[in-house]
Amino acid sequence: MKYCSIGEAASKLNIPESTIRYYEKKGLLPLMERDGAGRRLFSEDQMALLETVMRLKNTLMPISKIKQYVDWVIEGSSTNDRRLDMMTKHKQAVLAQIALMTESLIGIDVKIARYTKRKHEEKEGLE
Amino acid sequence: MKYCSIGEAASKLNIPESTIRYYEKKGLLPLMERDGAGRRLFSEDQMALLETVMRLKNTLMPISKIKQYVDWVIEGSSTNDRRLDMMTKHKQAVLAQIALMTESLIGIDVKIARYTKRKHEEKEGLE
DNA sequence: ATACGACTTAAACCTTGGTTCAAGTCAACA
DNA sequence: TGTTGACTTGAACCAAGGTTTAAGTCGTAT
Repeated sequence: MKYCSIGEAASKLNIPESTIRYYEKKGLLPLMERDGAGRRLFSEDQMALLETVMRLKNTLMPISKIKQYVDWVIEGSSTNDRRLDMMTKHKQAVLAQIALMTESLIGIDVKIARYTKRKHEEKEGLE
Repeated sequence: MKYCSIGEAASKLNIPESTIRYYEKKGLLPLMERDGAGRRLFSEDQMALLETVMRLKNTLMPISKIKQYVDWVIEGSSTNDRRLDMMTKHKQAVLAQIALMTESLIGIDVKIARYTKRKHEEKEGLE
């Protein structure tokens, strides 16, 4: 088992160290190990958890909900069904968000087309 | 030309009236017309602008940037190229965001599969 | 020995994106 | 006439998600 420092963890996942400390304070990274000088040691399991946290964050899950998930992970296998339920619902929410963005992009594309046309035709128009 | 009230605008776009007032205060809805009693009147052009604002918001553009866009719309056709540039870059950013979410979803799907398996097999395991 | 870089903490600070509140105006209806 | 309902305002309030700061501790390279 290899351990890494907060600096290594931060640059691997391309996030500020301050964010990792903030996440730990918020309870998203429980049971962190430390070396003799009090520095955080990230085991491979902790790195995997941090990656999971980042995946949830990247899909716009709020911190409070990520914390609920992590709490269930710590609580153990009795929470398996609740985690399954949360992840399933979250997936649906993410798909809905992607659908919303995709549809909104269509309207944006219309503008891009219009602006492009005007650019080449030297036309005018509102918006 | 039909006009609609803030209440009608809000329920058409399914957002709170308070949000529309907030957007106006932030400069996202300039040149708003009013009736004799000071109530906002949304023309079809204003509704179209509000819809554009909502599309940008739905694709996670910050208020400050939406305001820049609206300012350019008001400034007129001399800003056509800047608007084209902004929308083109925004589209790329949105596609990147969708890609990030889609990729993160893969990791989430792995968990869903694992939790589903455990549910039926009564297995144990961390995370 | 000392100075540097990487780390630690708690607390203060910040921006974003609204929501809520209190007090008031107005039109229409009973 | 008075009382709803839909609107107005500015200011206060709020939560989320970090970031920054100040002061300190190590281990190592010079």
